[in-house]
Amino acid sequence: MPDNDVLAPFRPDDHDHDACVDDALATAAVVCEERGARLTALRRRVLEVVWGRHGPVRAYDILDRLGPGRRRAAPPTVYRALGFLLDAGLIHRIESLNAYVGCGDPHGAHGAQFLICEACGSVAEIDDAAISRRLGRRARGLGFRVRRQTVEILGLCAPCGKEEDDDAG
Amino acid sequence: MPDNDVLAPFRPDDHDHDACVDDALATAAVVCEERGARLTALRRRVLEVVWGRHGPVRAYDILDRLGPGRRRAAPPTVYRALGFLLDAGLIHRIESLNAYVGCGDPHGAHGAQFLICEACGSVAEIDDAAISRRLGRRARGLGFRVRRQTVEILGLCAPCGKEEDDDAG
DNA sequence: CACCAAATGTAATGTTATAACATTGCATAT
DNA sequence: ATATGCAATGTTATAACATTACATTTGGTG
Repeated sequence: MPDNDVLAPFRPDDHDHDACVDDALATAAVVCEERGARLTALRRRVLEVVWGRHGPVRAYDILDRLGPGRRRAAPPTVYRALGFLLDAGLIHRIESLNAYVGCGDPHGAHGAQFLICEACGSVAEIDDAAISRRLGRRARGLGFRVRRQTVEILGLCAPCGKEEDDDAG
Repeated sequence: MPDNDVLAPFRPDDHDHDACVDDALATAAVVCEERGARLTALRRRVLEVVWGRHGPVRAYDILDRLGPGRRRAAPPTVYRALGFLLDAGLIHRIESLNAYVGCGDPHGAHGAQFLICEACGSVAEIDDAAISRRLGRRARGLGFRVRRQTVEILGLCAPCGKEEDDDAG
């Protein structure tokens, strides 16, 4: 079972998160350059807020965090930036939470599967080719033409699962 | 590739849909009986409306279709009935559409994968054990404890895919 | 500079979902 | 028959998520 398809692992609480954000912003600049797209200040700021944690961030939380200095923006401001970032493959939308998360590997478009911890809200992103291939094969077998796969697994990450055991035992 | 795990196939436009609804309601009565749960008039009516088509139905559309005779109900009325039906395994929620669809096999709890046609809105439900097993194994390999899998494939069903080809060609 | 297109701002509204509390109706105990 | 308890439903308000439509600003190009 390959492990190199873990595009974004769960992170320990104490990791150097600033480095994660810096990486994400640097990668975003490159990706936009490549695509001939403009990573404006607003878009950059929204991406930065989405990368505020390794977990889903909601649109209205982004709104609240855009400032200070900036007068509170209106919803379309954020939704437009999110749309841009989604198109650019820089973030993903978590459908089961109506929330957004930074993409762990913006280069190389990929299918993705998400593991979402219900306790701590952290998210891991994997790209298991066997899964997406099998899904695609199964769909095509029914004459279906696939445009997008949504695969989201809700449950408990290792530390949170352990805690629950301890509480019970 | 097995085909018997197609819990709810795409249906031709001209099938006897009343029979589908009758089946669903009869099965629901049995399932509730088994669970010692009460299939009240309201819950039955909501289930009937969800089964109005082989495709996702939105909560506020259900609200609109509950009557006539009945004064337009308020949202909690429908959401509570939907909650009951979800718990009983009689319907599924389509996360990527914020909508609900009748379950093709309420007996025997199952993992499910959905194929959703973006053109005609019809939905097929399958339960590919290989897929859910692989997802589960992959998650556990990362120390993750799975509670729920959401697998939704958006695209075009066979007839709609064909139409698009014809339009292009 | 003048122009155009893309990006952003702004106001209003649409859509989905839940919180909080009141009422109804039925089963059972007194 | 009355009271009590409880599940279900009704009612009001509001939270949370998202889009439409139109005005204004900004940045690049002729």
